[in-house]
Amino acid sequence: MRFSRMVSKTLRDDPPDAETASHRLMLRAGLIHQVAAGVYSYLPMALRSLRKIENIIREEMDAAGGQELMMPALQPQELWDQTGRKEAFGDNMFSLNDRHGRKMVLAPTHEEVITNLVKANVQSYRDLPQILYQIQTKFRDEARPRAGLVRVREFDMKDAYSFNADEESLDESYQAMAQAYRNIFRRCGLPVLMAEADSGAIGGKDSHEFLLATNTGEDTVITCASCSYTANAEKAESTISELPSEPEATLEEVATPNIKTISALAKFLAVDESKTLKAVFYMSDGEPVFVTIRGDLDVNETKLKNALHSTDLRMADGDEARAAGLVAGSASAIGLEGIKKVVDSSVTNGNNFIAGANKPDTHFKGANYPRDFQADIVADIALAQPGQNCPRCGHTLESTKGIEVGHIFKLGTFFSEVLGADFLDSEGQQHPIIMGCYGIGVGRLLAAAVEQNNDENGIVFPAPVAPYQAHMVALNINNEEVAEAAEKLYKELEAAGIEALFDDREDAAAGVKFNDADLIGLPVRLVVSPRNLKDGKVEIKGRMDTEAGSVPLDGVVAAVQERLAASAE
RNA sequence: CGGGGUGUAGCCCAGCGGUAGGGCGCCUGCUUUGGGAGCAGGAAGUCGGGAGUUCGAUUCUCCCCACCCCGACCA
Repeated sequence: MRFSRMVSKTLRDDPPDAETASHRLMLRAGLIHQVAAGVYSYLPMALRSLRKIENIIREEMDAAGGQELMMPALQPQELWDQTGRKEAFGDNMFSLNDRHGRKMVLAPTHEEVITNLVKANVQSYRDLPQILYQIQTKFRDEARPRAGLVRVREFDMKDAYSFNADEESLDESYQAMAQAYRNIFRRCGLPVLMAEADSGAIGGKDSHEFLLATNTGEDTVITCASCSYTANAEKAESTISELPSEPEATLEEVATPNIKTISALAKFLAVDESKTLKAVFYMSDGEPVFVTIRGDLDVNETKLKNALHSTDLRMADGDEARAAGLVAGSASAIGLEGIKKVVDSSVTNGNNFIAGANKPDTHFKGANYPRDFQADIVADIALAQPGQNCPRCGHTLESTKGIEVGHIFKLGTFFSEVLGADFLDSEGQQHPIIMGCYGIGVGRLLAAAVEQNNDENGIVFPAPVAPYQAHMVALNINNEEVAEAAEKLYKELEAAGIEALFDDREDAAAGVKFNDADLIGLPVRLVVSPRNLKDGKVEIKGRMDTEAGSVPLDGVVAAVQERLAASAE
């Protein structure tokens, strides 16, 4: 490609609204152009990278036994009503009407369609297992798009679905996909964490997220440096400090004037926060729920949601709390009737807690579970925090931010049961097909690759996803000798199958060309200039090299190939 | 959805109750060519939209819209 013919322009100034490196650099290098919040055009260079990533994904999916197909983004809403997921996705789903007034949606994912497709094509255990995938545009009306291609509303996504006759087979498909994912991310230059994840309301047993650790990420991962335990914040477990067991004291009131928070309470009574009980009030599918957790811990709403089998969970507001007769700042489960009570298992660790007395400016001391209050549900609903201990090995946990680039789930039989996708086993028995699903955000993966690979001068593309392999800069191209040598070299590169970007601009100063080369960040830079040409040479420099080397004109192609081969390892 | 912020030329921004400016980019010519060159000339704007106040609004007031950031949300 000739630079002079490229439609995209590089920007001299940093876009002021772009906070993350990938967003800033992709705009500056002319890779993407924003159309609306969370909606972007991919300019030619970005599309080339995207296609490369897609092809890496295809190769690994095919190698793992996947078959590619493509399903429509436009779907009847009816299909989503059958599984109840129109409701579940809520405002995150784009909806529209067709000319007949039929309700349609833009698909955020494709379980409904693929399950029906498989239902029509698979009847026997002999047809299983199947792994089907597509690379399609997905639509999610995100509440807050952010960080360029990291969180968008229209996006290129690879989604795969497995269909199996039994759990063992599902596990094989799941493991094959997990391995394919590791291969894909490695080939794209991304060191990823594979974290245990919450499988969601519909999911079955296992779920894992693949994340690029970066502090601009929006997900939180809990890791253990000692063993391999890695889990996202919604799923992570931890062991908490054991409190010494004391003889149970009597429950008695203590005046706590104007004490509303756990920290104020602990300070006022000169006890550790772990000796207090925190009360948190939620609305779960319209029903009030009273949660008790040890004062030094926080509620993990995902765990709570799972414990309650709730589809819509949120914190209650002040009016709802008052309506349920709760005294904010002094609430506890003691003596509380007519409301569902959830107790975190931390409350069974320790005793003689300080708890609210359900009247203003008053608390109890000597509160004990289950002597003084009971629970409808006792479960681990605590948020794992760095500094707590690993549930596997006891080592101190750490926390890191990350961008989620892939997610795999064992779905189980939810979709096959609702949509009637059954098969007959060898004994003629009918069973719902067991499913898994496996997603990769392709555009987000590109953004993550840029986020991971850049320096102060620009992008440092990993060769397998770079839009071109070589950036050939011709300096003083008005010089006939340079023009001739550069044209010849450009043709040689193309003939050798090396994708080259040829900066043939006549009017751009050397500095401009070098800066653009650094900004775009192709793996190998070649400089054809009068100075080098005098010795019959061309300058060659890897994007991260501090010093440039030089090669004879007739050895350039081989030298580029050598460098690319080396960087591919 | 709550909080904060920003909308002025392709990009980055300044400005102001009297009808809009700088830098970059762009066009023409000359000069220049190893890290964002120089000179001369030039084109380019519904000042986000609407209403109001005013003799006069890009500027003040109100409403709306868009975008960004934080939070909530993110099977």
